[in-house]
Amino acid sequence: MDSLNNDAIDRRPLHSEVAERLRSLIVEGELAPGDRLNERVLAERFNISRTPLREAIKILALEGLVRLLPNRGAEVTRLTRSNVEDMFQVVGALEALAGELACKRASDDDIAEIRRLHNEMLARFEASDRAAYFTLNQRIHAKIVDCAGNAELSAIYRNLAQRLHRARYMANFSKSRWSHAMEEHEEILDAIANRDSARLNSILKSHLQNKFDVIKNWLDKSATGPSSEDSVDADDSQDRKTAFI
Amino acid sequence: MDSLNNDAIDRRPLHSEVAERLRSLIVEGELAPGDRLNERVLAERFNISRTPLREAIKILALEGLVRLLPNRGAEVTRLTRSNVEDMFQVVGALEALAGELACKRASDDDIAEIRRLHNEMLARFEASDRAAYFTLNQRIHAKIVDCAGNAELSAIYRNLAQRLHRARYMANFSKSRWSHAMEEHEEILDAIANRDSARLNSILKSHLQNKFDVIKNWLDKSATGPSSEDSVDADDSQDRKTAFI
DNA sequence: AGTCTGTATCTTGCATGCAATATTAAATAT
DNA sequence: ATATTTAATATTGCATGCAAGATACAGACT
Repeated sequence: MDSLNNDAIDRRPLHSEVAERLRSLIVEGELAPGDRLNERVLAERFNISRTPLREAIKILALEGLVRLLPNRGAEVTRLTRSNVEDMFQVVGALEALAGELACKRASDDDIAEIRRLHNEMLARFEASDRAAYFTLNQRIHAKIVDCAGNAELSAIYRNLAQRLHRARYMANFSKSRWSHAMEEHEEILDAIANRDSARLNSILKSHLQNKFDVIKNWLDKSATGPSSEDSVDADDSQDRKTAFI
Repeated sequence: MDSLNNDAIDRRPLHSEVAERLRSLIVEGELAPGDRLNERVLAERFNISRTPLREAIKILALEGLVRLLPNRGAEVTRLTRSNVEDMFQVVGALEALAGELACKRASDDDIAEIRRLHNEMLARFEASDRAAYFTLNQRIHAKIVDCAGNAELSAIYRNLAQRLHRARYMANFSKSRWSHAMEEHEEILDAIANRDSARLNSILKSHLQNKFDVIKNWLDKSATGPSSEDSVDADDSQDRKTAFI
């Protein structure tokens, strides 16, 4: 009956909407790593009660964006060097699988869409619009992963990409690295358009490695001078000694 | 001060405890795929209020064990053929990465531990104790993944393994397949003990493929006669036509 | 001064209550 | 008999309230 009902007013559950708002606050950096999430403050800010807010926080915790502190609420997760490295490793494995599948399964429309995104990104690059470039970059990678036609893969990838996003745009890259990244993207587009999975995977791999190198540099740089604040002893899973952002 | 404090009373938050209880109800099959989660009933069963229960349900939703139905609560996710296939594909990519890293990073103690688990599993195999075999099997695979020393990888793997667990033990395998699986495990142990990552990855890959074949068979078998129950039209992401368990 | 202890305040964790929505059943119409 | 409306019942979504736990601070003590 309603198989194609587009008029539906989507009364999304509140917790899901709140989760999204919180997510962007974190990803865009307004809520910085280490910040505590005060339920009263946030509930007032969003003008909702604490119940849906708490549900949203649980969601973000499982996504890895916040960390639950029993009886003390939650804080935005800090990114550590090893943490980021771990995520990059997993992303690498996932992109490899995605590249393989995408070359087989991508439709011509899919590839046209990637090309469209690519050209738009090129325009942003030429306009030196870092923010817009960034968004398009993410969308291209996500689109390639989606072309693999594996919903699980897409979901996991998206989550990791989001968590890395925070690190990535804090670590500002040089113009020369930027040009190089743009060249890599030319190759990526070319490889997938030709459904050359071997080449796609090889370029995806080095592209990722280069991204990681930039972030690694930045992490190490921000690390010099780590004695900034509280030197509380914390034999936590998230140990302070190597937490940067 | 408390760097090795084992006396700590772990007052885990209720929602987390509830999530765990619910998780095993689902994984062990007491809550079957498609079952609705009635908040009142479950809250009474666990003797808690609905608030922490709802928080737990949100957690399971993100883990992929239940599906949120706006304004209608939640239901245990059904496993579809394509869904299971997707998960297996991702698991394959993750195990490949894990095998690579584990061969490099596993300590001798780690390998001894794997051997211990393996021998215990062999004993269970010889005693035809399917349930115990199953548990040990999972623990071995998890241990190998943990040897990779990548926390993100471990977490993602664990989640997928858990979701597949439901399918795997419903699909009862033949004795001959079982023997073969046991042989494969001999090879896995051997490969990792020799830190032969090429061989480990190759055997892990075919081992996984064989597992999938068994489940695929079973899924297809349970599929013949899909007109079992409600034929409600659902142009949902989780379409009923191919939902088996 | 620095540490310890007790008190006041704030925050979280959970339970309960109420309104909105969905589900079921009954009643009516076709 | 089947389909459609209407009423009753049950269930969810969210807000609020209260008690237990955490934080901050002041005063006592070494």
